Amino acid sequence: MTGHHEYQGQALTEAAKGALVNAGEQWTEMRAQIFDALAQAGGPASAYDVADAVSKNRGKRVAPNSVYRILDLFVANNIAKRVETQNAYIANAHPECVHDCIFLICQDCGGITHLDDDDLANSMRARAAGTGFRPDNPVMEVRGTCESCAA
Amino acid sequence: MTGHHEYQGQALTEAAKGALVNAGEQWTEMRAQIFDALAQAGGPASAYDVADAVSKNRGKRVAPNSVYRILDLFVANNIAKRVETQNAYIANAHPECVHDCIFLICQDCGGITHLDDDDLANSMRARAAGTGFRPDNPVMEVRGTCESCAA
DNA sequence: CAGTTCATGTAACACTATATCCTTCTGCGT
DNA sequence: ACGCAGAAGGATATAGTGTTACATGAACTG
Repeated sequence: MTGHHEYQGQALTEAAKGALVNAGEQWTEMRAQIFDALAQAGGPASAYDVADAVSKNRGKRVAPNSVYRILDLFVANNIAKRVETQNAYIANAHPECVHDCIFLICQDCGGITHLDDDDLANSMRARAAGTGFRPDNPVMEVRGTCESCAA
Repeated sequence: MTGHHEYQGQALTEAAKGALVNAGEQWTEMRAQIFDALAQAGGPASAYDVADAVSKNRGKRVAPNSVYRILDLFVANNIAKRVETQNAYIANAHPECVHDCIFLICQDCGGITHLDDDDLANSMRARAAGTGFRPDNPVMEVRGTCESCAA
């Protein structure tokens, strides 16, 4: 399992920074703050949640579009993921591995579990490709109830 | 393949009406107009697209919330589907069969292909259930390029 | 130091969705 | 007929999400 490690806290920030720098992007103060806000949310956060958090932290308002720009950059570089059905973002705990990931979204508590299942993802891609479609970005998100909420 | 037929045109409207009435819901003029607008769009349409179309057809403005109400009802009764990643709706061509459906979304032309693959859907549900999660509504949508646009 | 490029700021706008309260219509029982 | 209850839809406001266009600033490069 070389290369697949789940980071947290400071190590996560470092991993994210490494990934961005490695891709030839800059790790600016603004980007660091946005990533931290996302990581500290500990769950899905909307762009506006992040904007509010960062605005408060630095005492100066950040405009939504700045946040969107940076979140898009994060997603493009795999240090964050977008949860499509929730209009939300989460920090990616293992930026080194590229997966079509699966999100389990609890409709009770709002919590999100992140799975990677390449078999399933590949089946999905194959099924699409079988119809002549060229798959690019499979979105696999399951709404339901998490174990603790189901009790 | 009893019960699985793809309707179109007037037959589709009739099938939708049948399904709603069968579920104890009313088939009102407003609902008919909204369904027709959706069916005639021939592809994914946002609630606001539908609102505009219906507003124009009858010369009186329909408010968004009315459209949302009715589209939600349609989705609940399986005569329309919501494409989560596009904030859009499409008429369901075979309202009798209930599937966790898969959408192939062309990022070029905006067209959507609708697949039903119960094996894949069940794998997805099973994979989620295996972690203790209680799956309710799997969302499976693949962004990419359709055959004609890929050429 | 001018020219270029990239990051961020500012402001306005467009799109998506929901909340609240109200009116109308319809069916139903007496 | 009357009055009631419930469902459908209308009116208005507001919340939440996302984008566009343009300006500024900071850093690198010749």
